Amino acid sequence: MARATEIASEEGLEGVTIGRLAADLRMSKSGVLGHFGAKESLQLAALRHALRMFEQQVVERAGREQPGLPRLLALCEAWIDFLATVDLPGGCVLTAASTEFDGKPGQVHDVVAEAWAGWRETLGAEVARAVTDGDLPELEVEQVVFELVAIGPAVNQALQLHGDRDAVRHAHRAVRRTLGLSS
Amino acid sequence: MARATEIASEEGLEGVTIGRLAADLRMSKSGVLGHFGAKESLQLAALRHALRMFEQQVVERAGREQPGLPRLLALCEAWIDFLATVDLPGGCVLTAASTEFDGKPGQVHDVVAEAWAGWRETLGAEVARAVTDGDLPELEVEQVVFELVAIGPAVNQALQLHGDRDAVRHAHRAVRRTLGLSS
DNA sequence: CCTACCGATCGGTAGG
DNA sequence: CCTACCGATCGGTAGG
Repeated sequence: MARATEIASEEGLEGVTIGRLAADLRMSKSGVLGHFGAKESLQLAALRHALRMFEQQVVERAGREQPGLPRLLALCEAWIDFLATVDLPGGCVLTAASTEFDGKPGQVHDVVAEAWAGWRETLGAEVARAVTDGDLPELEVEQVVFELVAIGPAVNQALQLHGDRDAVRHAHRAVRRTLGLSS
Repeated sequence: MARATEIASEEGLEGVTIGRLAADLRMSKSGVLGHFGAKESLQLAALRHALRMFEQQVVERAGREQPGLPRLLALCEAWIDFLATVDLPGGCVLTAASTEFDGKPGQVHDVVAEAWAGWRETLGAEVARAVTDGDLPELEVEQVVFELVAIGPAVNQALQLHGDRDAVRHAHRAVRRTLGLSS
């Protein structure tokens, strides 16, 4: 399971093949197939494993903060730290899966799209709450969510493609600039 | 050539296989291989074709504007329009190739990384010029470039994964907000 | 969990 | 540009 998610991180979810995983685990192909039934189920399991890592390290951690601005900042900061320190050799599986599966119909596509839509809703709810609380000025929630969601793929690209560690600092500052807070 | 780039757009550059392209073009596999020599050359050709589309529709178009703020805005706006209207079935090849090849060494990886580094430099030069001209306040160029570069993948994701056309408007407004201009 | 096997497809070569 | 072919790997099945 963990191994399947590692392969997905390095090679993409399409690289999680039955034979490849079997060889890595020193099992037979039918041994692997017996657990998952078909390749798509195997890809879904690897994707859901990556999603659980994200939920635990980002959403649950930030959930300890007060709703509104404190939780919004905690979500964004935990997300950036997750992307920067994720224990996977090829970076965040969800970011890569977005472009890998955006044009491929199926259950994997649907889970990826729902995960990103859920993240947008999570952020949007805290933005709206922060406005209600008076901690953020009146603003268009969808606009702010668009700008916040953009930061993750950007820091992932800078780290994975360019090895640019400065991007982590730029990402944290981008969050505060987007929200109109003093950095 | 154009067909190879279409396949890359829908399935990723790894989906541009010799047999697949041969079938689409009603040629034999060896006919295709005769033109390119090896699969990596074929992928490079498809990638360079996509790069030329980007250069023509974004960089050359914006190059008609005055250096500095006018050209910077034209670059960002042409880029968003390119992502929103690109004549490829699965969206921008360069955005997808970034996550597909960030962990796969080789010539394709290097061309992708150079293309994105070049785009950062192009934007950075115009930001610096706009500051010199007094059209933008003193700011950290790298920070602004990070935030501007983030907008492309974000609008690509919103369009390709969610079919969210509102993202085009959000992206244009994000450019102006990032630069501190009245929207 | 295994061996043995299926048809399809992969990148690529030989020879023309 | 073609046919014919190579070994490797793909997802998956049969049978145990």
